[in-house]
Amino acid sequence: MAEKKRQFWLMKSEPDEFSITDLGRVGEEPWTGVRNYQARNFMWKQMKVGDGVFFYHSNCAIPGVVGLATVASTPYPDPTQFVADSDYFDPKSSPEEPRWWLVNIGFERALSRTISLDEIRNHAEALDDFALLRRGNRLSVLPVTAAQWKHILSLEKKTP
DNA sequence: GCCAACGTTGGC
DNA sequence: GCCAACGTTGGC
Repeated sequence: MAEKKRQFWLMKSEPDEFSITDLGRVGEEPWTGVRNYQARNFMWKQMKVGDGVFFYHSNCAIPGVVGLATVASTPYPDPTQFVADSDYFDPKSSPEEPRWWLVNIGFERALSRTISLDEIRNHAEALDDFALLRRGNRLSVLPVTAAQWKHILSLEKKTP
C-alpha cells in the first residue's frame, strides 16, 4: 500500500465568528457551514487526517495566516444542513443523501505573528500561482503546495 | 443551455 | 459601508 504524502490547505475564518484563539480554546472544531462545492470537494474527497492547515483570518483589519491546524477527522455530513432553523439549513439535502461534507480541524499552534495577506503578496513570485492570490478568489478552503507551505512558514521568523 | 438577477465573499 | 468578482438560481 503506497503511503500518500502529507497535503496542505488554507482555511479561512472570520475572527469575529471563529478565531484561532477560539480554536485553541476548544482544541478541535467541526468546519461547519461551507456551502461551496469546490471547497466541499476538497474536504470530502481530498483531505486526509494529519494534513496541515493554515488558519487564515478574513474580513478583518489585518487578513492573514495566524495559526497552524491539522485535519483531525475523516469527512462526514455537516450536521447543520439538517437543522431547520440553522443559517446553514439546506432543504434540498437529506440524511440519506447529504449534500455538504466537512472535517474536524485540530488546533496545532498560533503563529508568533500574523503573516498578512500583504506580506504574502510580496512573495507572490516565489509562491508560484498561490490560490489565495488569484484574482477574485473567494474560496474559503483552498490547496497549498508543500513548497508554498514551507515558504510561508519560513516568513514567521523574519521581519516583515 | 443561456443569461439576467440576485446573494455572498472579502479586501479596502 | 462600498463594491468588484464570483457562484447560484430560475425563467425561458
